[in-house]
Amino acid sequence: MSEAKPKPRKTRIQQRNSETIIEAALDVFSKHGFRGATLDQIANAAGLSKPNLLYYFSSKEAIHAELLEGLMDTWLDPLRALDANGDPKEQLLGYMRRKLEMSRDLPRESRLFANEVLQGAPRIGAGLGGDLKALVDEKAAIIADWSRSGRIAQVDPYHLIFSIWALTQHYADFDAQVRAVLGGEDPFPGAEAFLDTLYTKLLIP
Amino acid sequence: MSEAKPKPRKTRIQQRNSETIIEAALDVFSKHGFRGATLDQIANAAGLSKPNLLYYFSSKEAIHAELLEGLMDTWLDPLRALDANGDPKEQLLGYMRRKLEMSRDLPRESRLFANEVLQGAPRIGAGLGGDLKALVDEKAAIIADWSRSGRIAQVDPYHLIFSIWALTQHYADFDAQVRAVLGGEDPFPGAEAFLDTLYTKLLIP
DNA sequence: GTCTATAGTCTGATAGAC
DNA sequence: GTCTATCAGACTATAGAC
Repeated sequence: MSEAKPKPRKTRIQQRNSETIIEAALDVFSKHGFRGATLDQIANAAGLSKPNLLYYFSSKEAIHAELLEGLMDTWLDPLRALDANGDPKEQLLGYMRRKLEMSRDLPRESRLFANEVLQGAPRIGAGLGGDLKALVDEKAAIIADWSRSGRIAQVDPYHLIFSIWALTQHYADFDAQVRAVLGGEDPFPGAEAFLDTLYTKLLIP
Repeated sequence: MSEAKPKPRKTRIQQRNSETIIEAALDVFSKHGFRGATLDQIANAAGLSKPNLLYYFSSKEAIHAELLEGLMDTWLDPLRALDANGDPKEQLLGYMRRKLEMSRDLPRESRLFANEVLQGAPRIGAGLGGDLKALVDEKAAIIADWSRSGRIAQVDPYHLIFSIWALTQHYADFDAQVRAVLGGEDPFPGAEAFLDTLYTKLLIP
């Protein structure tokens, strides 16, 4: 409505095209990695010309950076939701299940981060040592408390969190391998049952 | 010695240079992925000129292919060693420990495969559906037998194997993230203790 | 066998018409 | 805002001297 906003950053059409580009970039970057992806592929996927892409984003780097930044929050939400006041086993199993759902529903996002971290996190290295470490430290302290008070078994909280990341994201990141071995069968029902058992047994004091 | 071999494929110097190139290529491909790696980087790392590289291998693809093929065996050796006649829990924990050692001692190899699988295994897709699936099927049958006879708990053998892959390779493939969170502390002692506990509890009937 | 020079291609980014 | 045309640099691969 208002015409006098101090920073009218984006018109409706700009907003719409930016989103289309980000969506297309997610497709391409997650499939080929940063270096493997080309602006041509992204432009095609977005239904725009290459120069038009660069009218909305100043460079290939800029698209990738905005994509990663925008997803970081979504990606860490399940861990943020871990509640110190909830039931320990329920909280941890719930966290694992939400992460597994994300692997099933957002595999491109998982592979985008995997590509980035696998190559040494050249573009989000700072974010890992900063926000991510702070969040993990906070939640690890909660888990350590649960262990100390005997509400769950003695476990190293950091490796427990790593294990949840590794086990759930594996089904998105190594999808090609998992499906090759299972011969096309849907891995997720079996995965959830397995992980439920695994963590239930681990956490019993 | 003999001059009359039917296929004297490689002289000593050819052998030596080929190995130097493969070693350099492992370094570069594992760090940047196939597309991200350049022949210049590999040539530099090998201490050879770019055309000289292509005297030994017909193309960038050829270097990558030989590298992957040569490593596939090493990579699957620990699973091959799983012995149907051994003690079930000992066999499975031993397999996990060997895989964790490989993550620690051969992280470049782990990341090379991770890069390949993450992008849909475009160059070894056949190997996954063939040899790998056959090997996993064979070992999964052994594990299923152990479960049936009550020597270990009821577990889905495929997801058990996936979990060992995911948990052990995570420490090599996501090294940047693990170290960022742990603040430089060596992850492996803690990882081994955690994984020992995890699988011990899981496998108790 | 190894090198310098370079051909030929791909790709990120820009110029400029509409 | 969007397009066609195109530049400049990087890259794989080859030619050809030594």
